[in-house]
Amino acid sequence: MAINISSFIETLKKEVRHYTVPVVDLIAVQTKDPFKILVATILSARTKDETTAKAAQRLFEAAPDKKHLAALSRDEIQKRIYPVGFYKSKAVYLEKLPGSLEKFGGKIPETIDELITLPGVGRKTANLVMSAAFDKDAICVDTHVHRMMNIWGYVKTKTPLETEMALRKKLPRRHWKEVNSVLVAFGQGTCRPVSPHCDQCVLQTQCPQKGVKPRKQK
DNA sequence: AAAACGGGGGC
DNA sequence: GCCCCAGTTTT
Repeated sequence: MAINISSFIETLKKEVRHYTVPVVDLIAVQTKDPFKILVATILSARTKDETTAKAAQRLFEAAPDKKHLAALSRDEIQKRIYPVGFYKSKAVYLEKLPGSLEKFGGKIPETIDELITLPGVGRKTANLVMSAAFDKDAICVDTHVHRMMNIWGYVKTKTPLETEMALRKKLPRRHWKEVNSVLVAFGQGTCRPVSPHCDQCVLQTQCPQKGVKPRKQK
């Protein structure tokens, strides 16, 4: 492999301002409220950060906490979160959320296993909430992180879950949280699967794919 | 116009 | 495992 994984992240970290900011950062700088971070992260699935941030803001105007959210109709939630991707499904998730929190005493749980029992929360979302809301050491592996880690040869895995487990062993703990901001942002903004911005990539000369588009041409 | 795509749920 | 969910971006 080209460079070790710590150097890889350190190099990107210096250039992070060039990349789009993940929605958790957008929300987290405005609030440390786990409820809002959780809701925004649920909304962010397969949706652009800017779209997600605006939708979350519209929703929070009417539902800044779980009590107010419980008072909203599914239709009202739908209207406020539109046009995030899969907004109908997400409206149902959010409608169920206050009730789902009851088995945790009405609070947002602080473990992965508990978080993924919530509607609309999978492993990627749970890890991001752990990191952004609770400042826990958690590695968020979205499809970009999964793809890049394999391209660079740091892991040889088939699923994002396997990648997460591999990184837990391989990646020094001090870098875990950085994956969630720096790497995620890099994957979305520069090292994208379609039309990557290789020309403005700080790791261009060391990239295993040099000039080759990361995307497979079937 | 059509395919690809930043997850997750239900089966 | 496979299919569904929607709007945006890319081809």
